Amino acid sequence: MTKIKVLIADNHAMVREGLKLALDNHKNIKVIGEATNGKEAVKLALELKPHIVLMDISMPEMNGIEAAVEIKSHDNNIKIIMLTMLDSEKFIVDAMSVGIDGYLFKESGIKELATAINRVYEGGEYLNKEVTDKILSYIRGRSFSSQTLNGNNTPPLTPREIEVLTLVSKGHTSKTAAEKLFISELTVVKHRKNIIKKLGVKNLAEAVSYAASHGLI
Amino acid sequence: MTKIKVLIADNHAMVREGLKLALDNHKNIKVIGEATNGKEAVKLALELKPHIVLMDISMPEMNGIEAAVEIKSHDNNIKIIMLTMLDSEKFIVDAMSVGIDGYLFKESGIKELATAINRVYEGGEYLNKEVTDKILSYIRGRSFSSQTLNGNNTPPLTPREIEVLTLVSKGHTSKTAAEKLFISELTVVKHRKNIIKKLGVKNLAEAVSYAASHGLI
DNA sequence: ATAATCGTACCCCTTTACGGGTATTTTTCT
DNA sequence: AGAAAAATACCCGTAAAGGGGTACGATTAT
Repeated sequence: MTKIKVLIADNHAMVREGLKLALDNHKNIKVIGEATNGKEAVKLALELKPHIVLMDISMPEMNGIEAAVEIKSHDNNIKIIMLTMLDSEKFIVDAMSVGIDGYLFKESGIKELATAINRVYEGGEYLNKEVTDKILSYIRGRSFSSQTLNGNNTPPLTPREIEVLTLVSKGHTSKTAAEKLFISELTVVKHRKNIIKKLGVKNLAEAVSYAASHGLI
Repeated sequence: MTKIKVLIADNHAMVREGLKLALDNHKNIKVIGEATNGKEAVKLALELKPHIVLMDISMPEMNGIEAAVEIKSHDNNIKIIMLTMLDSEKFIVDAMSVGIDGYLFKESGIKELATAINRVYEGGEYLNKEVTDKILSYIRGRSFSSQTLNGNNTPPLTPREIEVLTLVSKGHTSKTAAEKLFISELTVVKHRKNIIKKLGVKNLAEAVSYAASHGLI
């Protein structure tokens, strides 16, 4: 029996070690190498010729997508399964467009990962439900996505706070937002402070970023 | 011999399973429970009375720091080791101020985690300056932000500008962004002005919004 | 080779944001 | 009816953002 040779590329040693331990428990899977960044992943993939590369998207030096493109361009037989956090919607689309074979969230369990490895090894693709949902919601214009897995992921902003944040994201200052809402500038300032506190961010720019990536605005 | 009872709180099943496998390999450590969010972590911690809680910072429902505060307020004998990604610098200070017993980046290996668990169990702290320093220099060394394979619609921003905008979207001020990039604060200010001008927006909050909806960051 | 762009750095000045508060009214949910 | 949450409005202070300039070395493109 030929074991499926797997290369792990992730800059988190803890993740690498945990995955290796877990995967080596499967009799038909063998982890043959570990890379800590994209460049190393490319180098090792071409050297070791794994069947499958488990690739984290965000890595130093060269990100997972770039590394995947590089690997595929040299040896298209090497399959690549992308691993990532839940909130990287933008990357999923990028990844899909460069011919990734599988896409999994780290929120998924190891059992699912093993399934994915086997399916991809046999020539298939593996996109789980959450990934599909993400892609769809992204394409549809990021209205209200990301509420797929564990229910409530976003801190509770009140309707008024969301209204204020939306205005801010459109370039309004507290003063102009206040005029638009027919309330005092000081009230808008108050809302703004509450938003920053609730979201645990440093300023409104970060709040806008957070809100945008969570479909709040 | 009493085993050290450990509760794992992390919303990524993969991480939980990997850690459990790895830690149960250590004869004096036993994982007695797993929580998938902050609220569950509090509940299980008070029920199961673990010696140590391994707590991820970013979790749905209630984040790791809030959960830690809650647990400590009910039972101060329960030790808490915070686990987090490299890019959550902003939480470190918060975590430190609420009496966390240990702080580890997921980039650290499981060996170091075991060391931390043992040290904390024996009543010590694990906040090593060495790691923190190494981490900080690591963080400062990797400001790349991945804007390489962009075949899509014209982002009129230069790579450096995108880098600045990305930092801004993560809550950096001009000063802290400048420190991170090893350039003058005035230069960052200049970049930010150019960004606003180029994108035709009123302020950085709107710029972040624009960038987020156009996949620039 | 020469023009254009980029990244760097600084000057002036005004406006806005931010981080603590406190407090009252209105709405919403038991 | 009473509690809780939300929305309203204000105080203090410091920090940062933003708008307008200029300038110069290093790349990059033509």
